Amino acid sequence: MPELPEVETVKRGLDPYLTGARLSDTRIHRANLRYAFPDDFTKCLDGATVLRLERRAKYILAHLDTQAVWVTHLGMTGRFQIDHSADALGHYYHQVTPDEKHLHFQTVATKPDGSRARIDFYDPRRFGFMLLLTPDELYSAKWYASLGVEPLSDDLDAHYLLSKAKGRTLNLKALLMAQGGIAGLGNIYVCEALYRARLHPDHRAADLTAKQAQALVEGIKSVLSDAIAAGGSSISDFAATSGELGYFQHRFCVYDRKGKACLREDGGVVERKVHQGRSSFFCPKCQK
DNA sequence: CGATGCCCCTGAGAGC
DNA sequence: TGCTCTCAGGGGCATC
Repeated sequence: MPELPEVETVKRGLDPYLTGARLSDTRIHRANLRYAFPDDFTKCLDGATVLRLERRAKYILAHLDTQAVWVTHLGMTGRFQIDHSADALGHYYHQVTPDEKHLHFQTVATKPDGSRARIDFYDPRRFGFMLLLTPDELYSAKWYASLGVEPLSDDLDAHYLLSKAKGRTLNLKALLMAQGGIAGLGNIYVCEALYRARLHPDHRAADLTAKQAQALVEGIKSVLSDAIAAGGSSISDFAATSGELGYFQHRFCVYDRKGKACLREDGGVVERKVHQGRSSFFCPKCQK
């Protein structure tokens, strides 16, 4: 679920509770998500203060005052839930009940003014993960160093996109899904950006013209900005840290609209096709 | 090296 | 109602 707009929404939801807060009472309820939790994970978080929260691609980075970075990836179904009720604060140590079998991580964040919040992390499919690295380890890690540009920054422009597309035999769907080119796009927003740019997912990257590249850059930036403004897309289980749902899913033009009329009213009907095992949706009439 | 297919995991929804 | 099948926002790894 979580692509850049959803991760950004989560990061913004965490920010008022985590930035400047001291962590304590950290607990993990199973040894691993996608990967094993780091050794001494809870011990390293407890007592640390969060200096700064940052989103990079689909990762949330919490820079701690202990020369460590707490990295979280939400995978497909990872979800942070903030509980700042007095009741929650009295129950850090409650036994995880069967209906909470996907509650894997908890911590308590205390701000300098004494206000506290418990932060819970749920992840049914367990494709998410948490890491604890020094800044050096993070910045030199291959997976991190190979991330492409942030799509909402000025680093993404038509010139950059053309440089990534030049000579490549893959199609635009695969090009935009690859995190090493543009980081943070996922299945939904790639489909929507291609629609906005009137480009077909099977369009060969190498055939992209300067004009098309410019349209695609604008499509990417606009769809991501619009989605962030809407609080992300809540398809099945995405929710903000407050439990609030995003509403960008109501603005999808093609995603999950197979068989429905193209919103451009050009007589086209949205089709679904599988690329690399993921569904693509597009209007064959206006996307070329 | 580039491109593609498969796999990790659980749950929801469709169809019978 | 209850079973079985398909599919889901991500990304890493094996293979050609």
